[in-house]
Amino acid sequence: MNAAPKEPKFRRENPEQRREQLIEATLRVIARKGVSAATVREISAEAGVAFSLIRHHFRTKEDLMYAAYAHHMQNMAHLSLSSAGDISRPLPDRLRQCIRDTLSAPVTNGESLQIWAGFIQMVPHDDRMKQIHSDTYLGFRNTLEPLIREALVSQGSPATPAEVEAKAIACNAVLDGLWLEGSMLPDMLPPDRLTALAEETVFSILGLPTPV
Amino acid sequence: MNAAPKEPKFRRENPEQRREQLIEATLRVIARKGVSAATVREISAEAGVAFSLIRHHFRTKEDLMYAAYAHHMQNMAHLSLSSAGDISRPLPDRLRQCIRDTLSAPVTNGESLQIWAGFIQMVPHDDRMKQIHSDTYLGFRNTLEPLIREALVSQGSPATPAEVEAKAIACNAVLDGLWLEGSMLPDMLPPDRLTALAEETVFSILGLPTPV
DNA sequence: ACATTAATTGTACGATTGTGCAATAAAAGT
DNA sequence: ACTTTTATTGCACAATCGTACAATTAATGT
Repeated sequence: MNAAPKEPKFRRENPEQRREQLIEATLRVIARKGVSAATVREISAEAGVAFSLIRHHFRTKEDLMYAAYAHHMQNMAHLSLSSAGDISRPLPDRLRQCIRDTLSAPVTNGESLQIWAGFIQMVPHDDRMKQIHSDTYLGFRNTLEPLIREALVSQGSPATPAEVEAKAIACNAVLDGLWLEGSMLPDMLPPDRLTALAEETVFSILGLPTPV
Repeated sequence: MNAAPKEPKFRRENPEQRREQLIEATLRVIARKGVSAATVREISAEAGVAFSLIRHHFRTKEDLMYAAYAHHMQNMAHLSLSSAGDISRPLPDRLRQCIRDTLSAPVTNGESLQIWAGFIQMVPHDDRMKQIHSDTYLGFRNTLEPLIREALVSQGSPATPAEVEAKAIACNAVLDGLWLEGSMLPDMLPPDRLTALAEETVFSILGLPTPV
């Protein structure tokens, strides 16, 4: 009778792309409703696929969580420090740019904090989580340290490894703390106040002259 | 025959005490195994009672979580700032004592962080949680601010409300950040390094002379 | 056109969850 | 000694969880 071109009931996706879709759906669900709501059914609904598909692309749900955690952390680190290595700009500019990138959306953001907190509470109870955490944390600090070293050297300050490490930890802590408060209380601490506060404190720690 | 004094099968507890026992059992379970393991059965086992008892003392499991969250936060705030109001001691001493109390166990501590992270991720999705959070946060800062104001005044620095608030936020952020790092990476950042770092940074923010 | 491959769906299953409710028993009043 | 109160237990229940597996079906090669 009719040669209806009957539309396909689903689309076969490239496995890598599908994996990423599922990972991003996971992060959206966690951001919106918390970890406890991130069930395979909720996640697959968010991704628009059958829930049994998850276990075709991930051996277990835990594996999906690992992948989502690593994805989120790498994304945050990249968003924060992408301009750290741009040697065409003067040091204070780069520093300020990193501070601004870190302390404004989407890094400093209630949803990012939710995702982070949800994963962090799993870290101590799971070795794989522990490894992902320490990898991303060290990666972050290893990107930050050259900046710190350059700042100390430019001031003629002592730049022994110990000194650099101490300053890096302090700066990192200030950024972490402001990130925390800015994410939790966006109304009380708008991005430009956060950034100004961070610049002042970080520059003071490093002994750099605070710009007008 | 024998008038055996047959020991009682359970003990009736004062409701208030029982509530507190259940709250503390909840916090122990969360610290040890994470929020997802904090089921009514696990908690009641930790407290040594039948799991159905929980719903006699708390209308829902959520209510127990609210109580546990408030309990934990009030405890942390008290441990951190108990010596803030001791006017018999000079200001720098009080400040240092608060810093030390905040950045050493049991406040700066992997287990406390776990509990905190577990609850924090519930805050945006629950109004009661939101209220508990903002109450404890403001309480913390209201205890800290007089200390900041006193420090500024003692230096002859401007102590306008805006100035005090800005410095309080900055100090608070430094403490939060170091608390975070010290709790997550206790081996990389032992308490005395944390404390030294915090003293240096906080005193620098407040313009106080750093003691030997 | 047909066979092959594997991405996707649909359904079922056992385990675990928070909750509801009747039975029990410890403590206090009389 | 008996009654009353209520803290406590024990059990059942529906809902939801992650997982397992066979049946489909879109895409690819021939």
